Amino acid sequence: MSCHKILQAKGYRLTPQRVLVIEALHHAGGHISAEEIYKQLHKRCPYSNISTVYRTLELLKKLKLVTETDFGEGRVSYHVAEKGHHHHLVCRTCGKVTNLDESVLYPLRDTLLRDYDFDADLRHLAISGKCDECRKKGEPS
Amino acid sequence: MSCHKILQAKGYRLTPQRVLVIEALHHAGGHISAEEIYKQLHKRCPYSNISTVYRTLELLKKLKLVTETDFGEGRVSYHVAEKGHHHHLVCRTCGKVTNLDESVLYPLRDTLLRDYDFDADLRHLAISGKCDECRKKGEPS
DNA sequence: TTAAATGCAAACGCTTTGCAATTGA
DNA sequence: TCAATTGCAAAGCGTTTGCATTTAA
Repeated sequence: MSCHKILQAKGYRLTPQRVLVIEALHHAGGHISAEEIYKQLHKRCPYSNISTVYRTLELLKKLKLVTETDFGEGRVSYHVAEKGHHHHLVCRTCGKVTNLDESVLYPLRDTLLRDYDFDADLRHLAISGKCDECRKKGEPS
Repeated sequence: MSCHKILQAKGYRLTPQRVLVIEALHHAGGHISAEEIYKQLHKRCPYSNISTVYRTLELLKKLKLVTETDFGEGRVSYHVAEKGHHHHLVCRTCGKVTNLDESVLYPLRDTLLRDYDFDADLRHLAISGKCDECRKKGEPS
């Protein structure tokens, strides 16, 4: 189901501004900042405002249609949520495996690319450690 | 060699404000924000200013005495630099191993702890991917 | 003595908010 | 029709900067 239809199905209005924000996000094919989305929106909707962009992004985040990632550059990036991609957190104490959303690794991947020119392959990354329950119980690592 | 002596050795002045900022950083035993450092500084130096904190942190960063990490919470955290801790980036194409500074993984570890209550053990993490040289050459992964 | 460092205030860039006007369903 | 949504302007946040004053060496 498309973003548009999900919005409508949930009773949200499909305003031209929202359509254009969603388009910009999909067109980006990756990370895009609110500022960049606004630039594209403004081209076709000159009286629009960046606060609308932020409010739309807020809504899309709430509906899990976009992912927000802070790369630590003083601004946040947005990305259409991808289904199915995830990684694993493996508890060394009890063995429990937790799914880890892909977006959690975006900042790391981006940092490695920017600062180390290293194209990290994080597809099969599993991270070991101690899970929430074992932490509460105070189990030793 | 202590931070104090390094500063002096490099010809920087050891002002009371700087001493207190350095103390706060060491006392924190982990990450601490500029605001928190300022609070501690202000207690003992009421006329001090947060811009001094930022300028001191800037200097300590330049001297590699502290590490700056952006956890993506709208504020940056600082940490006294630790020697020797590092991880590895392994190139899948040529096998080259690059050292990766520990601080690069701080945001990930912190996110996992905050959002997943998972205490990740990243001590032995090696990340595979494609290194800078192979990327330039256009080597296939 | 004097360049370096500080305090202050103002500005910065990104993001959020209150409110009246507009608009999709 | 009318609550949801918008545009606008102003404020919020952490951070940076210019400049006169103070101070460590």
